[in-house]
Amino acid sequence: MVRLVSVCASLSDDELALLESLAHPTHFASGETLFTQGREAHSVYNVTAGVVRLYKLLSDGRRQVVGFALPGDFLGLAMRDAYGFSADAIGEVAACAFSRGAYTALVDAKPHLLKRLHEFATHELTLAHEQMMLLGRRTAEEKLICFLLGMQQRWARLGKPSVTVPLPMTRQDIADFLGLTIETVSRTFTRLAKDKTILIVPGGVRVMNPERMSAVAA
Amino acid sequence: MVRLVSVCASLSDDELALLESLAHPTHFASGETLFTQGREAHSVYNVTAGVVRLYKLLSDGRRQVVGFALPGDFLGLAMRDAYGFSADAIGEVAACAFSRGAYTALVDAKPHLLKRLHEFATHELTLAHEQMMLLGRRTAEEKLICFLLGMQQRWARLGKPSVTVPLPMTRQDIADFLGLTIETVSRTFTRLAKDKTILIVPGGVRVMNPERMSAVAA
DNA sequence: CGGCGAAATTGATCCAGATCAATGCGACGG
DNA sequence: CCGTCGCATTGATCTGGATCAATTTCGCCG
Repeated sequence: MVRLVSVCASLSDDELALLESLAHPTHFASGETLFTQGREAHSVYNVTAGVVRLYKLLSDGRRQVVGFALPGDFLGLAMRDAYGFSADAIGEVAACAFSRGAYTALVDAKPHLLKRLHEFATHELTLAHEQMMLLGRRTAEEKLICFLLGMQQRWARLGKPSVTVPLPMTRQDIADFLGLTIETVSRTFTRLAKDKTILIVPGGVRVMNPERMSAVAA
Repeated sequence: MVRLVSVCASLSDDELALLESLAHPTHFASGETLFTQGREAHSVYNVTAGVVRLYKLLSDGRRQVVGFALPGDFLGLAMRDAYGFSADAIGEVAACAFSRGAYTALVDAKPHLLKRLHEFATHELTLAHEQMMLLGRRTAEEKLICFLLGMQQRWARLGKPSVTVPLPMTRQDIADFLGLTIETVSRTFTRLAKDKTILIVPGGVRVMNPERMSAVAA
């Protein structure tokens, strides 16, 4: 089984064995829904391969993508009665599912694990605060640049450092993550490409001028 | 000492006693800084009275208020080396401070407390997701209405239910929380008051048409 | 009470990004 | 090879909220 990188790095062997015994390996096809906002929260997921889109909807259809989960990320941690957002697969996704019961029992039995989970949640909260700054106070160009650098860093931390940032999500997904329209995302990418700040390649973007990008993101 | 409402509701008497023995009661004058973004994180705080403004700054001075802490709220939980945002008192504030060392020792010793803290962090994360939806996809009027209803609910949960929502923060604080300018906040309040949706009173706003407001927030 | 500084309101104008409207362009099935 | 369907790009125009610019109101202190 794929190692649960995000939570399990610091666990003992027996704890790891216990965790793996409770995990149900699951697979989702491209576009398939892992869970839906408002539905009863039956499971927690740990993504092992692929990318997941996390989003909230307003009754009139407006959508806010609250994040993209990469391998190692945990989903559905809130664990109230109902999921607070929806999640679906962007491309093929593999994940380990833990039933709510198994999850709560595990957390009660293993303070060590709870501590790691808490650190993970706390890190998510820090990222959420940065996203608030981005959504509330940054321009379209800054939003795109911060997004690209952020994704690049995340892939790098997962052991895939590269100047080419994979973007498996659609322009609409990016727009809904950054609080923009698809047209503004497209135009801003085109402008950055004309600048030679980035190079648009199939399935992603190549970072050409990281200095300028970092300066804008600062 | 004022009871630490948010975290301690479910603790045993001895745990509560231990907690109180480690808490340093502190007082802050209006406008005083509790801690600053980027500085070494020496303490965690539990607000016991007053309101605290939590915010991040960009190098060019743009500001995003990431939250307002009310009595019972915990600050500085992220507890990496450095604080992720700044916090200062809006009016007089009383808080219990826990040194970083005392905090980590306490958390390691009392899984029970850690679980409560984790629930608190998880709830904060849910609120952060809602704020992302608000910042990215809602109009100025919707932002103001959601803000007012949110503050009303928070005061209600603290045992102060009222149709008059206290707003001790400035218009600039509200603008920086909602990703708007001070002028837009002011104009939108005026328009809502003309509608008879709200009544602007000294130090706050009285909710006059909760039905319409809830409908907009939905 | 009167004067001063900070906050808030109000008005006029501007503009970044939204909206409306065509194309462009792969990928995929027949 | 060609049609078609779902993105993505590009262009023209519009507009909600920003910006610029005065007042006005409100503590608060002497």
